[in-house]
Amino acid sequence: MTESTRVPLVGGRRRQIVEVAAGLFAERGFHGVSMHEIGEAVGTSGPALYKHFAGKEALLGAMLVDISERLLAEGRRRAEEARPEGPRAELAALIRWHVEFALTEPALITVQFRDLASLGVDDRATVRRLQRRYVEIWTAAIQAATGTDAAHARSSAHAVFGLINSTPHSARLDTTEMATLLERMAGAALMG
Amino acid sequence: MTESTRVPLVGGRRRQIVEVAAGLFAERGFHGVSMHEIGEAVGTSGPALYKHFAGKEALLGAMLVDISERLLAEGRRRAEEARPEGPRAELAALIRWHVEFALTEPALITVQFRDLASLGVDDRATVRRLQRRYVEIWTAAIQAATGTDAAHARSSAHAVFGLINSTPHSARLDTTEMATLLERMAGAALMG
DNA sequence: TACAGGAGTTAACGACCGTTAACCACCCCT
DNA sequence: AGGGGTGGTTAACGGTCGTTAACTCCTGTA
Repeated sequence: MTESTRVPLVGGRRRQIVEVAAGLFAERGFHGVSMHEIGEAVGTSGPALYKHFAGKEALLGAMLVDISERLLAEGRRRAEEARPEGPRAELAALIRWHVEFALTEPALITVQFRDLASLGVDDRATVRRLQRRYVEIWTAAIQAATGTDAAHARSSAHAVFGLINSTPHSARLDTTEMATLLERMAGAALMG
Repeated sequence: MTESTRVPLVGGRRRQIVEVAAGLFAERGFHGVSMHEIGEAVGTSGPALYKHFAGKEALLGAMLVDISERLLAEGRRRAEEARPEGPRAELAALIRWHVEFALTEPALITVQFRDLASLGVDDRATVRRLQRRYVEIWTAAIQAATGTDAAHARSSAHAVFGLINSTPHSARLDTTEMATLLERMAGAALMG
């Protein structure tokens, strides 16, 4: 059909499959999308996906583990980078990072906190562990910046995630305006 | 088996089915729960549900339309009741109502903004319309209380919904403490 | 040039799901 | 006493899904 013989497919087929599947999962949920549809959406068909992933659950697993690792690694990096400027600056850096991520990858954000329950037990444990560590970075930063106890700080962190992650469901402003709005609201919610 | 002949089943079978199904949908998603499982969870089995609902989609439809109507009706009522005390009081009343609802019915909140896409076209249109009206009440209150334009007010409303609706995913404090925390954060996010 | 192996194909399978059919028990009303 | 409506049962159906099998094709390398 297409004469596009051997286009290098930057980042590899695996990555392309994950990205396309993330979009579909975000729209209709893990159980609402079939392997056939995912295959079709990347230009192959159904069973070809098994050359790259052990199964549907493994595909979701690769996707969610990758998100969690990226969130954690970059969150930690930016928090440490801002730490010398004080606790408020550290918290602001975390907020900026999470807003940036949510606006850049709305599909991934959606899938992560919606289809976690569809994961196999091993991947679920891994994702949970990574998420917990990410939350702990936030919790520590909130405690340092506001002086509240750990339990309240942790709940505040979850609430702010909900605020920022609402982006995909929201009739959107322009991206940079949305970023400004979310950063201001998140900051006020935590410090106000 | 049980000798419980003809227990009145307060509120009717329909209501019980909807409540139980909401819990299951919240845990595993609409497509992740079978009619057989829902039937089993209410003490009957699979096909019996068709005596009460036309189908699985109709069950979800009844559930989401009911939530949307309750949110809208009570939200409107409380906003109007608080209006004489000024715009800030009106907004505070809306926040209190939404927090109360989210803490009382976490399963319904979860399903509503996760499985909307699984609805049939008619029910989806109905739910969308009700949600839009609820958002408009918030938007107007935010505009009156803060002076921002409609687009920003609307996005702020969605963000605050995300904040408050994060409750089910959050390692929970005591309910009344959680309510206080969420109300304070929501207020600060909008006014700060 | 031979060939190993990666990446794709179609066909087929067993399981499960939503739904319908056919039947039955009980309660309420006349 | 009779009978219809209501809410339940089990059996069975068509369809779809995830997955496997068996094969072909292309390409990079010895």
